[in-house]
Amino acid sequence: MRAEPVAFGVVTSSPTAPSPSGSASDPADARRFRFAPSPTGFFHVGGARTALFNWALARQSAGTLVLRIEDTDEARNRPEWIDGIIDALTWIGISSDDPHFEGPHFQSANAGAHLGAAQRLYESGAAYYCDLSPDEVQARAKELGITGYDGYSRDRGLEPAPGRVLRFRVPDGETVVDDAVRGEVRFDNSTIEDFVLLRGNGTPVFLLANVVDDAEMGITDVVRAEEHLPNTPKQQMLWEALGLSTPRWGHVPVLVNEQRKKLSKRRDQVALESYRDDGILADAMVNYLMTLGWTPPGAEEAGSEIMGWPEMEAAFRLEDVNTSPAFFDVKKLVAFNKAYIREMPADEYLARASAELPADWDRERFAQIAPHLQERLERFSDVPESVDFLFLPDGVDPAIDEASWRKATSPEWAGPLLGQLRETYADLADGAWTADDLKSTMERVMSSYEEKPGKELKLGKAQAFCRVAVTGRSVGPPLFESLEVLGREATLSRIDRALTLLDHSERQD
RNA sequence: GCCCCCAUCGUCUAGUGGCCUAGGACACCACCCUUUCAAGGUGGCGGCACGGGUUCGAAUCCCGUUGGGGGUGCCA
Repeated sequence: MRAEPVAFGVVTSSPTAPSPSGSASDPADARRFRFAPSPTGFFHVGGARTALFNWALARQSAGTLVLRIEDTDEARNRPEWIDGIIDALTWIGISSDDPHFEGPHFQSANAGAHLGAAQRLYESGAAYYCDLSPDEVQARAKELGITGYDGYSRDRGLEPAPGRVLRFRVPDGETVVDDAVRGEVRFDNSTIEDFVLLRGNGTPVFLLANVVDDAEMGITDVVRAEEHLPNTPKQQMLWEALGLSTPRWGHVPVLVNEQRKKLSKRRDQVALESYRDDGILADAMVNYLMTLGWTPPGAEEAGSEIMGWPEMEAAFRLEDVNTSPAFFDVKKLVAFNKAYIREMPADEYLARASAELPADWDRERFAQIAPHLQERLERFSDVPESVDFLFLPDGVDPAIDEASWRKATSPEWAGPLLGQLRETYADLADGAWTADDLKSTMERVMSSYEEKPGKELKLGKAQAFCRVAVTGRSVGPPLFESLEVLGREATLSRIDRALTLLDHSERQD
């Protein structure tokens, strides 16, 4: 049946369904999955989820995930894109070095087999040639009041010739697709036109190439996105016409945007690489992607969906995948990412965070403040802006956020308190410029103020103006730790600037 | 148009006829804690699209309607 025996991978089984008996370690149970992206300039997050599902299933059965590049459309694909696909897969933990991984294989390299299969189909009468051009097909359809191709050349006995397409003779009856995710899906064959197998220039189309490759590679399970479901009866008929038993199908729901439309390159952030560049952790992305359409068992009892890959890999079942489209929610992704950042070992976190810094920023200085950033960080790309006030050139003051300034300076005591704090800080011994001392000094100073008559002033309010004066903002890392890192000189000069500014604005009022 | 799929809080989901007064997570709100923010704690808001069946009993099964999505290429 196959042009060449299967000679790659750890599996020696035929493309027919494996025996249902045997233990998990029995090679007969090892199943072969495939991931077949079309080469584009980026790696789609939806594709990443599909790949992950396949990966979990392949490893569960001690089987294989085959990467196949669908590059038959020569007009649009570039060799360098392949590296991007491999990199992206590696990033989400699907490493090409893993024994369960195989590939990449190139569909274009198998053109001979595609043609051979087409020839067999033609010889057996399962396919026939047709000389109608696309325009002619359309004109006929219009004339007949139907859509698509009407089978015009079915019995004309045309020989192969340039410009003629090979079409599949769709048999009467019904095609039932047995899908692991959604059960039986029935298609009336009369609604399926005699589709093209070979183009007028003799090249095979995706439908044929896909089936031939899957068969040759011994693929036992085809798990892909729902958009392929309408193709499936056609492919199933092809498997059958070729005398092969069909693989186990599984169509997982598509990922959609807030408009409930399939994620599109134009409108949505769909490139996996872009999330990586934004400082989303691979583990967080993997975890989040897996929860789209599937809930790890035990998540409810644990009160958390945060779960490591090994656990998810072991628990994943296609039968449990939801059937409706899932919205790719960046907010939830970021929440997962935050949780993962928080859990990182300190040294690993520091290395990753430091990588985000501009080249001329002092790494040692950053290391002092970094621990205070860890549990606040949403994504690593936010690192520089969170601590930029510590890395300004000498004499340059941070830009002051208007709203923060207004709020911090509104109490009458704000100016006087900061003025007194400035003098006290100036007198602090060199060895006392530490977060603890800076804090207790503040507490001493503020004790002679009241928030309102009769109402005690709390540290949270008292520190507000100082924070804005020194960092320019009302939010950020803990204040006294920041001051310690900043140093006395810069702290005092920034406070002086703020006091001057306040003086000016008050005189204008 | 035709074919196919889908329908539980804003979002992701649990739920496979009685355990459902529908559970969890993210988001949001409030309070507590607190050195701002974050984290943590407590609480709150919020959903079975609609209409018919079947059944003693329906979020769960069936039919229909409505709504959404996918496909309908000599793209993949």
